Amino acid sequence: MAVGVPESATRSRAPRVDAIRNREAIIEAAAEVLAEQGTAVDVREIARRGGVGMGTLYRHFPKKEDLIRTVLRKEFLAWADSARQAAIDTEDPWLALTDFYQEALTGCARHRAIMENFALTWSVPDLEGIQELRLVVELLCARAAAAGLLRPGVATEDLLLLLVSLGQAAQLTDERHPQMWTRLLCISLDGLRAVHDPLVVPAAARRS
Amino acid sequence: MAVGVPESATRSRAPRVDAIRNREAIIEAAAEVLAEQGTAVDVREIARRGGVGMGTLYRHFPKKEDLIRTVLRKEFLAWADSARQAAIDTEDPWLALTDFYQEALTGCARHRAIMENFALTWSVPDLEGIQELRLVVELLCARAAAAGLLRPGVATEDLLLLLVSLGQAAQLTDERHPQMWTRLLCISLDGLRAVHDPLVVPAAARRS
Amino acid sequence: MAVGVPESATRSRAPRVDAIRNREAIIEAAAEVLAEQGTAVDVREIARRGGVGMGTLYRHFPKKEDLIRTVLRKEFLAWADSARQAAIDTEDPWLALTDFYQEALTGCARHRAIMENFALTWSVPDLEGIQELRLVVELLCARAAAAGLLRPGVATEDLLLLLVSLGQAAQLTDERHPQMWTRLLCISLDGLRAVHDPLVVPAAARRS
Amino acid sequence: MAVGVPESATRSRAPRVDAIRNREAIIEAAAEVLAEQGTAVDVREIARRGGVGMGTLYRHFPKKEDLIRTVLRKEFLAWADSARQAAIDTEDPWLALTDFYQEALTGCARHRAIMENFALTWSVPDLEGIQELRLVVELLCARAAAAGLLRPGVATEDLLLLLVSLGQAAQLTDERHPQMWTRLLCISLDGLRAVHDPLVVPAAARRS
DNA sequence: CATGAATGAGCGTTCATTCAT
DNA sequence: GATGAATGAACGCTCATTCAT
Repeated sequence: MAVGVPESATRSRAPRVDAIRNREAIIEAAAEVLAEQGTAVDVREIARRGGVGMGTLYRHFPKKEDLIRTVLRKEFLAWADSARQAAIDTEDPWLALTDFYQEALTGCARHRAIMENFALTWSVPDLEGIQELRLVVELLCARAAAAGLLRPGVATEDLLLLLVSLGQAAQLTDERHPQMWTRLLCISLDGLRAVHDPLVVPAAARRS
Repeated sequence: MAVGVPESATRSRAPRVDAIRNREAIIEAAAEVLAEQGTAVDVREIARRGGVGMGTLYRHFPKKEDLIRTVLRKEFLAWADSARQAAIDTEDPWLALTDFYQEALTGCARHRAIMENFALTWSVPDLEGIQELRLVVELLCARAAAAGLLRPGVATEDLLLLLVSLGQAAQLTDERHPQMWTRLLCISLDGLRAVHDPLVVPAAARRS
Repeated sequence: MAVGVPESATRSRAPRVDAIRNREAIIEAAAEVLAEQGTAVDVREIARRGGVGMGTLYRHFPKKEDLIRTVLRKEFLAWADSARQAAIDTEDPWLALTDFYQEALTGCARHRAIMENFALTWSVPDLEGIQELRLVVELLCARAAAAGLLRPGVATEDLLLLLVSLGQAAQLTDERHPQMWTRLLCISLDGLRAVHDPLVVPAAARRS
Repeated sequence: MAVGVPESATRSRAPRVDAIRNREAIIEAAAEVLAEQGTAVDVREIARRGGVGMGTLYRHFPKKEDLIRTVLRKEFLAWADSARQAAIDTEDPWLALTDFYQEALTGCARHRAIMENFALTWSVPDLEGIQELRLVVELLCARAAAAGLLRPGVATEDLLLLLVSLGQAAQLTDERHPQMWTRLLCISLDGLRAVHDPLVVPAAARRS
């Protein structure tokens, strides 16, 4: 296209540099605001914090929803990655599980939109990131079960729902009483241990 | 329209009859829609279902928030009352506790605004109703502890937060997989039993 | 509903008075602005000219489209009514036809949105008003044909399309050269007279 | 990329080659989309189809309006040229006139922006192309008049306005009922024939 | 005192135009 | 020069709240 510049193999040109900067500024700003206020934020607020105009934001993300999904996908993926790595690095299956919850909930605590989305879609994850996360939980579940540490009958689904559930607690308490959700986590994890009777169908729940 | 109160005898109070009826119609309508749609509901929808005009609604409740608080206060109170009665009627302290959760979560599952608000205010309950509910939980907690059934170190706060936390799970799963939250409840309750080590401060959480 | 006011048969209460005033102010303002600027107007401009807020406008007309249709329907109906009356009042079938065009085009000349809509929907009229208008043209057509004054082969469709076509001319010339479109009308009407050969299928058009 | 112009010999003009190519790509793309969508088209769409960036487009045409005018000027000129040639090639003055309309309207039918602009500016043609076209119509008018075929009193202005007017009809009907506008053309042309009384001033229009 | 119409700030989104690369 | 990313004023529309009747 260019007249004669021998720009060799650089197909996608240069100016992308600041476009990428902006794109990331937007994502970062969005991540912040979404963490603070959830998905109900005003798009203008994101643009403002990102230091860009509305047009720029909408160039990169044609719909508010696109931006949100992009941000959340990224965060879920990062979360899943670090969780997977941590799981691999931790030999003790039980410690791996508890560490996972500890870290995961610490993350949930500070991110409203993450929780909003996780809550809405955990059972039918439409974001790649959430699926990744699910795989990690599956891994942790399998390892703990194989080691005979996990209460029989407990499935990945249970662990995921527990995550969402405790995530709510983490979000509510982290700011003022950060130890509260840790106590709850402790209780739940103990309930997950193999010392208990196999987890049975709901009808028996009343008997505990 | 009027109920039959002799106009002359009550002079300045006569309209109250209607006012009260309206007030209650509003509250009832609000309870319905708040349960269905949460606090994001359009005020018009409430007025419509209550069969009153916007002006009437705003005369009774100058801010949307006021109405919501009034409704929730009432529902929390009713909840607390029935929970207290059930607690009293159940001799076995542990059964009382598990029944409480079972009932409470069933309620949470169907009431969006209750959960929204419970979540937001459980730690600094500004609603009389929540305080009442807290008292019930305190009672259940004390009875179970006195019977040596409750894990040492578990406090009312923990049980309340667990309620909010599982409430989230109940809300998310009740419609499609109603057994899911029951499983989680089962796990958590087992974690609360005295068979476990005393619940310790957060620092030790990592050890589980 | 009211407590005891014996408002007898007045079902719909009083306050409607100014609501109706507003509704009409909006319609009037919209008619003005639509005539001047066509359907591309900013809704805020209509609200401003009508002396009402956005909310009022949207209370009466939930979509911009609704307002436009209401205004146009009303104007087309008024147009059709006066045209029908004029047609009935004029004995000479040919004079009735020419008068109709004269009046109709005078109207078109000043109303951008009317023409926009007429142009878009004349062949599949979705507005009651346009259908009414069509009936009037049908009547005029039939009468002129019955009197042997109308060129054989000319149908209502032709007369309607001619109206849209000349409407465009009227709109373009009325302000600066108001006699221009009248000349065109004269030419077209003469082309419609029975003195000419029957109107034939398009293939012969080239022969004229 | 460069066509082969010796860089040294042309120094400051070399880039022109590309600039001109771009300019023409833009014009061609614009012609396409303007025909399809009219002047309401998004400038991005033009740049995209032309394979150039926005900056390039705006370097050549500082305002959207400038581009539109340039494109339309070109198309009107081409139209005028072919019309003039056809007029010259056709001996029979009346056939020349009818052929002109037939061709012209076929063109109008498919070109939204041409009509939009023609409509807006026919009376004060600010586009050279429209002036050219006017000359052709003048020629056709004069020849037909000289041959005694054209109704006395009909002027170039009338024929031009008729063109715009029927152009509207052509545009509206061409896609679904392509014979409709041809019928109208037939009627109008017959109205233009010398068999009728001289065309008189508007005041007499009512008499038809 | 009830009514429901009126208000207007604010939201998500688009697009002609400008400007850094 | 060419590129296409950036800008921001508008647009259609919503809804908590106020106010005339």
